[in-house]
Amino acid sequence: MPELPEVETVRRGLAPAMEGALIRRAELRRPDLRFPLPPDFAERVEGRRIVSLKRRAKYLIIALEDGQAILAHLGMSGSFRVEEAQPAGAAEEEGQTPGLFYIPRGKDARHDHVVLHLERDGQMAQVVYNDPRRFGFMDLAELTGLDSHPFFRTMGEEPTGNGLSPAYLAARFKGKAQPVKAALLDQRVIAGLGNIYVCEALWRAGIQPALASGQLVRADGRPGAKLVALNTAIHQVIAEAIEAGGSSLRDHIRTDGTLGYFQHRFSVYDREGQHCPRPGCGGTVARMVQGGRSTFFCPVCQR
DNA sequence: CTCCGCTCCTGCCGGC
DNA sequence: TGCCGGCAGGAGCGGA
Repeated sequence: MPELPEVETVRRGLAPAMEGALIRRAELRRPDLRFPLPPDFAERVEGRRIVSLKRRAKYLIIALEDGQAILAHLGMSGSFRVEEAQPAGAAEEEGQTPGLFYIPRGKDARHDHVVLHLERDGQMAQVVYNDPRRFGFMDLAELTGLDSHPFFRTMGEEPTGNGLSPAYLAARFKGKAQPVKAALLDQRVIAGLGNIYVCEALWRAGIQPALASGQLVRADGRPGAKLVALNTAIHQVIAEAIEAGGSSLRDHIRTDGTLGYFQHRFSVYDREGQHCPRPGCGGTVARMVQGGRSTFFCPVCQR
């Protein structure tokens, strides 16, 4: 599910429950997710205190006091939820588990793969990782030198920082025949974009997704006007999505009463057949397949 | 090196 | 109602 704004929303939701807490026990209910978990995962985290929660691209980084970090990627269907210990009789009134994300109890419990039992100020809580498709993965690594970890070594610029600029994109796109849609999904170029926000950014910039990315660069190597617009669109759509608390699709629903509202603001994603929302355009949102994945776009104003 | 297609896994939805 | 094919937010891999 999650792209960068969703992972950032998860980070902000988990931080109050996790920062400063002691990991009493780590429960691995299976030895692997997408990849094998470190065999000594539990013994390496048990008894350690969580210092802070960070994020890099779509990775959640749980920093421990001993300099290690739990690295977690949610894949397509991963989610975390917090279950606070309740006084006897106080819980389960609504059949709903207090926590960041609501997953019907019983239905998906078999996909609860990792449980961190936390203690802080004498209060116990569980942080549960659930992932039906098991495309997510976790690892343990030293926080120092994390940039050279295989997950991060080749990673490109964050779409939230100044590193992502028209000049950067021009340098990366120059001479490339790859469609701009595919180039934007490449985490080595921009780290954190996924299918939704790539579609949205291309629509905002008025760029045809199948256009060769090199076509957005001028012969002298400088960014063309469309590439400048694309850079702005990426920054803006990601900032707005983070501000809105990400998008909640399907069963990925937050239980603090708020949904991630950004999906109500999609202009083209999952809107095939609907009117293009650009004023005066009059086009109809279309869907095509690129690299085996859906691209939603307006054939009239994206060219 | 680039680029494409395939693959992992489960759940859901729409069509017949 | 039930079955079946298609599709889903990601990304690593092999091969051309």
